[in-house]
Amino acid sequence: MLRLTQLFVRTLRDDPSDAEVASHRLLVRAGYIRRAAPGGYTWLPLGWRVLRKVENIVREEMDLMGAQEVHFPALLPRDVYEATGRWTEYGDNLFRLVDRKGADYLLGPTHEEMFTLLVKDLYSSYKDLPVSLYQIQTKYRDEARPRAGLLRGREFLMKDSYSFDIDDDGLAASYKQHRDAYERIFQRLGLPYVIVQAMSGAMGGSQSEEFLSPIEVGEDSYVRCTSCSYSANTEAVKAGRVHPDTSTHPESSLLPSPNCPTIASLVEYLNTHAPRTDRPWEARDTLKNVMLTLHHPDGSNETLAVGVPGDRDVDIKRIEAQLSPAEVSALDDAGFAAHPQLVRGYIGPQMLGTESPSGIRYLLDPSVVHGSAWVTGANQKDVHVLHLVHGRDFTADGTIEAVNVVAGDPCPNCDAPLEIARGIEIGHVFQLGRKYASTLGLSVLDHNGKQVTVTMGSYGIGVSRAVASIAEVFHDDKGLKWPRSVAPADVHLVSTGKNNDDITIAAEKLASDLEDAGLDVVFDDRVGVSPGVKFKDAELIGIPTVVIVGKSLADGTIEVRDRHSGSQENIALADVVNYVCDLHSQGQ
RNA sequence: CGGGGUGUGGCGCAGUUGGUAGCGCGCCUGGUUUGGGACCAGGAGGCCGGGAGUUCAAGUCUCCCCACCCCGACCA
Repeated sequence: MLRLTQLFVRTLRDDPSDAEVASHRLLVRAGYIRRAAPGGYTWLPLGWRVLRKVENIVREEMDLMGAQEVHFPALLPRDVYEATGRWTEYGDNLFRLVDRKGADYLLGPTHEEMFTLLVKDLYSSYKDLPVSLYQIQTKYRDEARPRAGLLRGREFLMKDSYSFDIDDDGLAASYKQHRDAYERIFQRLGLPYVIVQAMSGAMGGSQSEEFLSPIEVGEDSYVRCTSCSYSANTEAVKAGRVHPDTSTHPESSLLPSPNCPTIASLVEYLNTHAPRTDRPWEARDTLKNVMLTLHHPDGSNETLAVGVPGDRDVDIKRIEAQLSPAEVSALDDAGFAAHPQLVRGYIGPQMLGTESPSGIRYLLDPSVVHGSAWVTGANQKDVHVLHLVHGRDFTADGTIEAVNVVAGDPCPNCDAPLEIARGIEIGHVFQLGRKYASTLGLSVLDHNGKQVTVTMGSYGIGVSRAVASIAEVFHDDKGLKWPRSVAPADVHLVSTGKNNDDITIAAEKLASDLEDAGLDVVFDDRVGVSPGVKFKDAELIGIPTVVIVGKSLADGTIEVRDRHSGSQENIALADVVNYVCDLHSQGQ
């Protein structure tokens, strides 16, 4: 029993000024967490209870699917991460430190290497596989911008698990087991989620899906088909079907176009100086060629041109995912200086491609379909070219999905329009493949006595982030409204009595009766505090059932309120314990 | 890293043309109250984010840092 006269908690009447999103604001205000460091939070007794409940649900389901819990140090030596190149690849996001002997260490941002080496250390036969291991552990990432309280911290609690299989079928099975377990976990947490296709290019794996909780303040955007079941992170959307343009277009021709270095100025100029007969020119009639720099892992740089319709922006993250491990940035002034044949604002495909004079690799977005005609730069200042047809007048070195996805784009499965929504990533399942196993030399003997490289999956759930996500989904203007499975207690019992009157005595007895019936009770036993204050605190703290011993005791009844529905019932004193137990077991 | 905003008791805020810091909530003591964040009286609590400078005098003016929040860049 948590008595409010004893419990280490202080609710705040005002919102903290540094908290913007609801979960952060309410968790601080209701006394669940306190900020202790940039991106780091102290868990107070109420918050710690919720976190442990979430953690235990995750643990139970992982154990049920047959994964085994282990626990690594958070403090890890550099050499392990050196082997996979992540000591440098992780860059500034890695917390690094040096011990007294000058040796480098890091605080683990994730533990693929450690798990891989642990299995390598102990197992060497196909008979040992498959195996799935997991841990629930504090992770450290030196985020450029921690934000929104628990939603993105620099220190956070994560469940990460890894599966080890002998072949692709085994990996697929392990992957499905995890995916199914994740569905059960989020259902038990009461947390709404969608499963979306995620980027898999970055780490060389094949299948990768994210569990997103659809909340407005989330940092990820994803698409959902309005007709079929397709959904994907916007970074990972595949292009819709391509329909080649089979119509005939006029011969291409040059058009003097002074002072038209931007798409908008070009479209305006076209409509005044070379109007179309069928409709006005639009930005989507122009071909925009965007110059990028690829930074290859070996340190070399490559200039790359990407052609997209003029009404679209390029999505560098999406491009990067397809060109991984190279990193992508916009071509800077020095880069342009190295290619004097590029006329900024008037770059056209005739000057691009590995076969062209510039030798610059040129990739087209698939929406620039074969046979389509474009207005684009003529590679000289103040001149554009009309009716330049893909396949007739220019070619490219290949295609790349380069444009940012917008609502209304066609679904890759069924062509129906896509819609865009936002969410927060609460889980990720990922077929890693053999990348880590081969780099770190994890192989086992198969039944023919041959060495085979193990194939791995990696699976994560943000446990502390899940707490914030639940708060984000379940609250109103009065406070939090926890699902029963994770609430810090089952019942919030309010006594409105003064010292040692009938109400106080009845409340004390009811509190211990509820406890005896197996319920977790938060008991507001404060005297000299007005009922209004207690009601406000109960709403703020958000335990699903609030029981009030007060003025209705005169009629022999107790008030029972439901925080979620707002409903209120008066129950005979003798029946209250059973009534509340029923509510609890029904999960209402 | 770029843009914008904010730093003053635990929380929310005010502080004028520079003159040695105030309000509400919370906290302590006593009293009156007790069904929707009560009231009266008396208290405790602050190197005004940090440093340098200007000045007889700096919360206030100047410069430089730092932290936090929001947007972007980046990123599980």
